[in-house]
Amino acid sequence: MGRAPCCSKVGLHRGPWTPREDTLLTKYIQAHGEGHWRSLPKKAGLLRCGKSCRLRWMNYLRPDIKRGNITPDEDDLIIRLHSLLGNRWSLIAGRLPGRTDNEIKNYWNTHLSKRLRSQGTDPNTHRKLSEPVLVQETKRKKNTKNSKGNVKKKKQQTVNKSKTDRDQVEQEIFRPKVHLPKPIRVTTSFSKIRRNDSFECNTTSGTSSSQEIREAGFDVPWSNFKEGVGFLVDDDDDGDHEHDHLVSGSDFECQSQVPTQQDGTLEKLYEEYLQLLKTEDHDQVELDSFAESLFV
DNA sequence: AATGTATTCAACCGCAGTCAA
DNA sequence: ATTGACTGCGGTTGAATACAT
Repeated sequence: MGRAPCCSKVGLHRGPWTPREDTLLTKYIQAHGEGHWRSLPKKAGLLRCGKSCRLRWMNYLRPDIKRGNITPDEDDLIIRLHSLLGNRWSLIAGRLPGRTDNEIKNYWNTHLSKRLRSQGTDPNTHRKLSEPVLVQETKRKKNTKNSKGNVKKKKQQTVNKSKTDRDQVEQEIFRPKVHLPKPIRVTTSFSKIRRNDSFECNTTSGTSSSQEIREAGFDVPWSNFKEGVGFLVDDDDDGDHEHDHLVSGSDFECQSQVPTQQDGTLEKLYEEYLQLLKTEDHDQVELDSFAESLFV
């Protein structure tokens, strides 16, 4: 297993993407779709390795990406999911429409873990620390100016420029915008749930793992496993959530490709999980052990 | 104003799972 | 069963910037 880096990197561009590269990549994917990352750069006229292209697309150029302004609700959800799933960022991202694993990982490392610590919670175990660690979440936060405001402006300008073209093309396609999970590979393996598992519900594709989980019985209900959480639908497609509303996973055509129950055991597990959540002051240990039981 | 330190986050790296030959 | 290619993931890095002194 494992392999050498995906390309020799000889003569390939690295570092920040230019608007021109973004445009090339976006247009190519609009025309030909995602996938075949290894051969994509050559075909798209990019001097990048496939990995870099994929990352750029997944984390930045996809039309359904939301950037910044993580809401308190999202905060809360990230923390809850992290307490259950640990550093399975892609899995967590799968529950936050429009958010990428990279963004959530960064956000966790730079904001949430500090905040939890300052509140006396161990960000790794989500258990109370003996004494709260007095850590300022961020010194710069008190400044109303965006901490990286200037940077962001600069970068945002770049991004927006390239995004404008995309938006014109995509708007028609993605309105009303339903933040479906990112496209992922489908496999037929039923074997086990791995680190990159995702609960996302996808009408056209799914990771092996999300599929596995659906196959394992979490088809629709799991998508709502946090009370009040479902898919965010951005009615006005304005990037914020002023008019967004939550849609129950059952409102979508979330299809398992195989019967969702194998023996009903997992359905019981799910019920058990719901009960744990409903309990006002459920024991974190119970939740932990429950989550662990899903991944063994 | 200059310098040092802290913070943020896009991008990279290496590993691992899956598939197909 | 083996092997190489492809893809996706989490951890890490480093440039850019903000903040503090």
